[in-house]
Amino acid sequence: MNTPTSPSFRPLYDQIKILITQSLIAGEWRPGDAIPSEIDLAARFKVSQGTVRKAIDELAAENILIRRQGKGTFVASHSQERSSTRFLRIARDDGITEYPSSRLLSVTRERAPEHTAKLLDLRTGASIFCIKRLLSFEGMPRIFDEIHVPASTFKGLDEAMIRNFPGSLYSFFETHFGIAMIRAEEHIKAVPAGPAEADLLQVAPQSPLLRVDRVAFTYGDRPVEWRRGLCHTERFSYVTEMS
Amino acid sequence: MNTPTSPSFRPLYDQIKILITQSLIAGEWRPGDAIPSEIDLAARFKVSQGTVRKAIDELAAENILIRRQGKGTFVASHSQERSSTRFLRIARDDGITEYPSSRLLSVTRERAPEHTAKLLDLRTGASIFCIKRLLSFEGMPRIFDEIHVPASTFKGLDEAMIRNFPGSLYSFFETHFGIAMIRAEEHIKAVPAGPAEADLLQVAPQSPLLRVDRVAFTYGDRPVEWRRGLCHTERFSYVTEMS
DNA sequence: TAACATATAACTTATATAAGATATAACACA
DNA sequence: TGTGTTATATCTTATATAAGTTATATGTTA
Repeated sequence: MNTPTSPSFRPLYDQIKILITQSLIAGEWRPGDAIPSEIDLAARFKVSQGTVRKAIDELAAENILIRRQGKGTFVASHSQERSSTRFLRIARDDGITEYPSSRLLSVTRERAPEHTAKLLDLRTGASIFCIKRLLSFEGMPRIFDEIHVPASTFKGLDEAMIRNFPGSLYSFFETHFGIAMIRAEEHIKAVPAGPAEADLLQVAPQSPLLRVDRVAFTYGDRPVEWRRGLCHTERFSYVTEMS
Repeated sequence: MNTPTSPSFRPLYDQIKILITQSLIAGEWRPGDAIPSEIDLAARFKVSQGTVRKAIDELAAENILIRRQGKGTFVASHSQERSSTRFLRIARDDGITEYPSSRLLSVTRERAPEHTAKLLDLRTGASIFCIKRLLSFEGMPRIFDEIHVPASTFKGLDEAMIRNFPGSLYSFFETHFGIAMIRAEEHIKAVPAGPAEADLLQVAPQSPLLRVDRVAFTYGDRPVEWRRGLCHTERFSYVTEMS
């Protein structure tokens, strides 16, 4: 049991958080959906409304749920206007917000090398998809992305699907595979442009580029994407905030 | 008044947040201090304990206050072990946590150029201090910092004070001037090393460096520091997380 | 009657208070 | 050294009111 003095003690609201997360993992509520009202959830989990509220408050603070007074509580989605740029940290220096255009270069099926497999929690040699693309601002190529995802999680993914999809890649993952990205870790370095990148980003070889390595996670902190972005930061910056 | 229907309505807990922040600005409680208990604050502000708690919860979420069950609620401080590295995002790639050693290069008094003045909310030409230093990991120089602060806020600052201080720079600002950094915004680019930086960081000229521009804020979102860091990211990365 | 505006009701989350039980930490004292 | 006391934050429940949203009913008007 979970008595207050037991070593594995978790407060009730934390257990409710886990139960809600499990429903998200199971796909009971999908991104964009409204979840049941606080009162309904309180009845379902047999706790008070205040305890459900605290659980939802924390999930909302983590940007997993979104509360809307009068309307309900919704599963956060990259398809929504407001959060479609949530994970894009490259911005124009002049402050103007511009959504980049994407040019898909290739989609291939590969075997995960050790490094990639480790990051994605797969066996070495597991099947993965590799997506290459070029993001441009004002028609100027600025970011070259190589994106790796487990084939087992994204069964049936192919180039045409991506090409025909109107929104962002994370929006695509949500609508076609029900996989929502909720968190990401990035490691950034300054590196010299290699010949291929220099060509794609239209810079001189050896020019300084920002190399942004990302691992992205879905519900339950499961890693489902590993990407490397090479950014030409002339008139653009990687913007971040800390507290 | 603050009736619920007035256009300037703010919830009670938000007003309490402001009152607490004002006490922090006034220096009534300094970094590291315990603030009064929830019950005392409730009596002082004539609201319920729950309302005080909600205000403190939010300030704790912003890392301005730190709650410790059984002990009390404390003003966050960069002098504490746990948060001394809170704003240092450069980490070793091998995962080992190492606190860099600092070599102070110079402390000068200057007049703020337009760009700096704007960021620090000063008049152009206002007096500022400029601190230059070199941070090393394992004896290898990795970060060259140029740090600018308003002279009016840091009256009497000089090189010897910094040199004799044992802790981090932000800890120094707190203990000598009562200024606590609570938030920072950073803009990052990849740039080629100039001759001076190349020499200091022991890299070839034109080598790619990470350029990290930061504006740091104290209570009430007042900007009090503008710095530019140039980082040699061989075997080191700038690490960040998003959600 | 049909179209439109308004009022009402029913639902949601948000705010605020109160009260009691529990966990943690510090201290006094035997 | 240990044991109880006290003070703190934490957790849980309960209740009430406010405020935002939507659908429905009720008019009013053309």
